[in-house]
Amino acid sequence: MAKRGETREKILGAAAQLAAEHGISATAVDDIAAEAGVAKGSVYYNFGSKERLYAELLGETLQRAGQRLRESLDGARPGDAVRAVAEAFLRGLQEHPSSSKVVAAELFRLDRPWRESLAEYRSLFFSIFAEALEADGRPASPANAAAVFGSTIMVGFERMLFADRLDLEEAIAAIEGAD
Amino acid sequence: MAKRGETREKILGAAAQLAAEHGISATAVDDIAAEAGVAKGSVYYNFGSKERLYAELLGETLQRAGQRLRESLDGARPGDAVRAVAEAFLRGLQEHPSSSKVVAAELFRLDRPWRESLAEYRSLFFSIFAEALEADGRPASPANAAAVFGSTIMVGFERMLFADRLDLEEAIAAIEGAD
DNA sequence: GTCTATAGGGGGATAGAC
DNA sequence: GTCTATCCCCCTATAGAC
Repeated sequence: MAKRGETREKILGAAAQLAAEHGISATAVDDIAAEAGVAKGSVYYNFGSKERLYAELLGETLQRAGQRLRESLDGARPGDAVRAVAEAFLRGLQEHPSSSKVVAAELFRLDRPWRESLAEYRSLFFSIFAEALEADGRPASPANAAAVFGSTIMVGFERMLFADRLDLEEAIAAIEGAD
Repeated sequence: MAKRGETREKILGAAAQLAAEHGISATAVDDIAAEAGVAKGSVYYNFGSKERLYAELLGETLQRAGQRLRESLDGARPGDAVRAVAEAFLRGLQEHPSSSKVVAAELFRLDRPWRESLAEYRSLFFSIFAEALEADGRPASPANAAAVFGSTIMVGFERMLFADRLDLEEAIAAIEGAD
């Protein structure tokens, strides 16, 4: 064992899971270490502080999501772009539910260390959705992008939390045709 | 001074404002007392614990919002119901930004003391939006209700945080015609 | 690179005067 | 009903052995 980076992965996974349930502040580094099956010292050796640990978790999650959305947009036919981006987003939530929840809880916080990084990614997501609207020949104002992005997040979270209720097709149809 | 309930109001206001900025866990009772201009003992005399204080703040906020949405729905003409409910929601955010932010940060937490109360109100909001869709003769599935509700929240928060960007009419138009 | 043990500070809660 | 003073636990972070 002790494959390169393996400890870091275990810690990041535990940190995501616990913060998804209890929030970042309410998650203790002791709990993260216990959940990851490592000693607390290892957490500090690998990440320096709790703050940097979560900054890294959020950064990784956001970057992965941004890449995924960008690729789905670039690969989509005009007329199908919003659908493609929304589907990519929903699949991302499904594959990384814990870190997604952590990001969601941070989305509207204004005074955190990772505030700027988060704001950048929010802008990125908005502009990807705006581009998708444009590619589909739909009005692409900031307000419209926010509306579609909001639908996508809310529908995605409903699916995640009450998974039995919404299948993927139904969810995407609701996002696309929110009116 | 010392009008009945005045201290409670000051404490609730301070608790809302601080938690909107830092989150509930990161807000200390000492800070709440200082911000409210009362002693910490008064917080405990009036609310018993930090947990009960925030349970009450959330409960009040949700009840007020529910009432507001319900009234706007009941008073709306068919065909104008979604617009009326969305507008009521946006105005509520504008009038109570702090407590709204606190609620938003809690919306997807699963293990909190006030979890059940929150889930009830979320269902209530969903069903109000579903009714509004129905009144307007639009498809009113749970997914569609979630999508409209999500648009409304996201657009509302964008307005609240970057107020210069979106006027009310533009915001409502985006929510109504999200596609 | 991971562990155990401990330091140090902050925060929730209570006691008791006024 | 509001205040001040204090308790004590828990949590972040560090030191130092292995």
